[in-house]
Amino acid sequence: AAFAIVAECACAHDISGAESNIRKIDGGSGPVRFRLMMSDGLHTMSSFMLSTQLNYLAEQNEVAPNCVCLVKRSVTNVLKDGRPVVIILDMEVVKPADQVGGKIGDPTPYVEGQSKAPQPAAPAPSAARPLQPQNGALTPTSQIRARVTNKSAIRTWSNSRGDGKLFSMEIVDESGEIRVTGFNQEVDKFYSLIEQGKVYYISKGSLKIANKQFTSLKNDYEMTLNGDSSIIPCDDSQDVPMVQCDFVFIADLEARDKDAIVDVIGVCKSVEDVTRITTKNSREVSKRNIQLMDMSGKTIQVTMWGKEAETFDGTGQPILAIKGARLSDFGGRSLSTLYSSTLMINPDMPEAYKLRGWYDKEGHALDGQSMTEMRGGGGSGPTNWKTLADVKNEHLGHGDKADYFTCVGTIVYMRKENCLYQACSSKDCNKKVVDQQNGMYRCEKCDKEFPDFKYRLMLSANIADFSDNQWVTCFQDSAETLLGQKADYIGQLKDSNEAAFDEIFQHANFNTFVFRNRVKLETYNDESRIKVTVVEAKPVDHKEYSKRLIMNIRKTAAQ
DNA sequence: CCCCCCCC
Repeated sequence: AAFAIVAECACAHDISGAESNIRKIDGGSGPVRFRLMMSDGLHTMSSFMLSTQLNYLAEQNEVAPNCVCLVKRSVTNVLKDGRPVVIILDMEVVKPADQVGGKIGDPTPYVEGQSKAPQPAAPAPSAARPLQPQNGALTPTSQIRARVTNKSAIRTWSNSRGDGKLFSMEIVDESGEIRVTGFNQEVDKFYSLIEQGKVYYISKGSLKIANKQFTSLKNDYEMTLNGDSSIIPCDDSQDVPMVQCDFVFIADLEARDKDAIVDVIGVCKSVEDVTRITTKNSREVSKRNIQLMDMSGKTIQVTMWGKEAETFDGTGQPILAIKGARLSDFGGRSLSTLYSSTLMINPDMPEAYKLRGWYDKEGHALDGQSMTEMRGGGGSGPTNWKTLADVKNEHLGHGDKADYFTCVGTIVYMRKENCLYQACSSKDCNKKVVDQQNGMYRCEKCDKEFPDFKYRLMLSANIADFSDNQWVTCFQDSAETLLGQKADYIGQLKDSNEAAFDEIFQHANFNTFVFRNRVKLETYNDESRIKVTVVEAKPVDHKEYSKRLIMNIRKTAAQ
């Protein structure tokens, strides 16, 4: 039943000792579990277990012998042999052990039906319901009262071991979640009864070890329905939780294994149109890609299939939570939904509200760095933000092909010498021309002489950030951005007004820009040096820049 | 006892 017990952990001392009242139980492949002996001053009972999320209480010695605890939420299971086990879901230590002068009273082991006096503790009226039916007697059967959060279609199989049909569902109560599968007769018996979202009493299933390869559910076991199983609808069900998700930050998917089954939540930043594709087995299926973004500032491509792809509506950039998506290494990292995935649009959960608030306030202004790198066309890929120290420490540009990075840098010096050259005046040719000293200028590329030329910029600049500095080369457009003037005009001044020409450089120095750069190791006469060419220079968007810094701080703080 | 889950 539901408990509100003010109990002390009686006698004994160490956590590992066999005789102690707090006993560590090896969970095998699962987590460690702690068993407690509790006393209410009259009786002791040793059938209490801490639910694993409360393990820290024992591990950090907050729960120690003789401390006084308030058990706020619990569920009771009855083992096959009839012994009850009380799983403590929420508990508060109201008086630490060192403030209690030893054991309280002279409690004796509790035997059912032999209560020696009224219990001093009052039952909590609002506490969680037990796993037994309301007002039902304690019977020696295990019964789960749980909500069905996902129900599969009926599927048939045929292999060397036989054939048949099956369905599976995911159920959740406040102690956890488990997958339940029904085969053949159980499909006929239960399938139509089960409605996703509803609560049922389920009893007498068989348990087997879950294969984690196929599920993201937090349970080491799975249940199979058998001939003895019963499933009965439960009407009073508000207190049973809806779904359990263990969301992974999109940024953290980088570190997860390929094919991992994960729960994610994000803003549906953009949606592609639905397409029809033909699979290897020449089946036709609908497919739709979306980009999902979360507060890590990263986006990832999610592919959904079939009906879900056809009906998905991304208008208004909804929050999408997916329980049990499969991580793929396509494009680096991407996600795909499975038949077993649960898709929730604008779900009623705190993470969703937090994301909505964040996105509407600041996230919407971010492009987001994608975990899914699209090869070939379609943009220049994600922004590869680096500090200038990163560029050196990470040996950017040392590979076979050039690397690209983006930095925020401040100009600390620009070489006036040779920043302009005389270029071929024909359209789309920027080749340097040779002054024939007769009023004509020769272009080798066009193999022609022209009576005029145009000035082009090739500017060497030294840029710095907090970490380091770096010589970079800017051509026409980026050099004009840095200098704040057109090449033609700068060229004119150079010939006519040296003071004004100098003034441009003075004025442009110490300005800060966002630089997108190409970096490559180049070798001249056996001497290698890193050459950084500015592909694009643009003014700092301070709002966007600040948001990125805040996000980096957040990320660093979370590590 | 299934565990298929697609395509670039």
